[in-house]
Amino acid sequence: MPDNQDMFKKLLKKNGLKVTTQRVAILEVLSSRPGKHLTAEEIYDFVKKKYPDIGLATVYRTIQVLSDLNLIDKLNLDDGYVRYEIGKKDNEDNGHHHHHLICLDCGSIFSFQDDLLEALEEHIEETLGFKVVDHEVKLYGHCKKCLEK
Amino acid sequence: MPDNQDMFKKLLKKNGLKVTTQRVAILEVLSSRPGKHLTAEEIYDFVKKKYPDIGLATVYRTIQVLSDLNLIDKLNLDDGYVRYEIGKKDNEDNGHHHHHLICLDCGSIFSFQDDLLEALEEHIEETLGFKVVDHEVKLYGHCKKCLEK
DNA sequence: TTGGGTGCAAAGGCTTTGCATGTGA
DNA sequence: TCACATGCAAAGCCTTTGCACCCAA
Repeated sequence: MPDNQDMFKKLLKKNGLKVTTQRVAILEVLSSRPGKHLTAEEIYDFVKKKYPDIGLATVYRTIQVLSDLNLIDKLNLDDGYVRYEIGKKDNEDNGHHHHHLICLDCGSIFSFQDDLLEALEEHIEETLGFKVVDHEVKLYGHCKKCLEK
Repeated sequence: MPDNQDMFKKLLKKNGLKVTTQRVAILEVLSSRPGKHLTAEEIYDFVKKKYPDIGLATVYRTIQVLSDLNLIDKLNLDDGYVRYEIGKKDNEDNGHHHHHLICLDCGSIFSFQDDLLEALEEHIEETLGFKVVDHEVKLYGHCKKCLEK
């Protein structure tokens, strides 16, 4: 999709990064698999199909930079891999991320948005004087499919 | 504290584990520092003061087992270390863990309990058919002390 | 031109594992 | 007795880093 390519190029420039084939390719891979939570290795494999010369180190360096700029979201499931997905709102960062449902049976990951935590965060600020600016919520359980089996 | 020692011995037996000096020592270290979130290396260093012959591998194996049995809680702050703390209710496991406040400035960790998520979990179960059995909540922000500076 | 970006390989650093020995039940 | 637990060292494994080369601006 050339439209996406243009968007990514602008996104990179806007954040003071040089536009390189590798960076655009990585963003394309992530954006073509929304909510897929890919590991660095998986991103590497996908990018290599179109751009065989890319190195794994470049993938690591790129997702590092993109993550620091909040252009992509990090997800750690404690399975030894850090996963990444493209932010729902791309460059627009409200400081709050969406939450994840993780199936303990099949490993599927579902994302959802909920503002229920805002009340909790206000409560914490009032009682403890702790100013919450970001949160990470993971809910573990059994997904519909696995429950039906 | 001999009382704690006895308690830990019973706890280990109850869970089908052999009672060893190393395991009791590790539980003692964790229980004497509640809410401290120690890394394996830190646990190792503390235990070595009283029991110099212990090996780091034993610490790793022990916290693994204790964590699997929900006798201790795992906390991952994405800083390269996995941390452990003794469960507030020891062997009594209701499947839900407490939450953490993490200060982005000084790195302090505060724990708190809140049942606000239950409404959210019910909502998810009704709308998505996903049965939540556990959750992990991390709130990032600025603690009172750092705000005052 | 030139400083940031990339590829490759080596190094890092936390954690796990193999194996012989030790020990709790 | 004997299956489980431990210590030590080596191996694993994901990720980072050094360095020379390359290329977008």
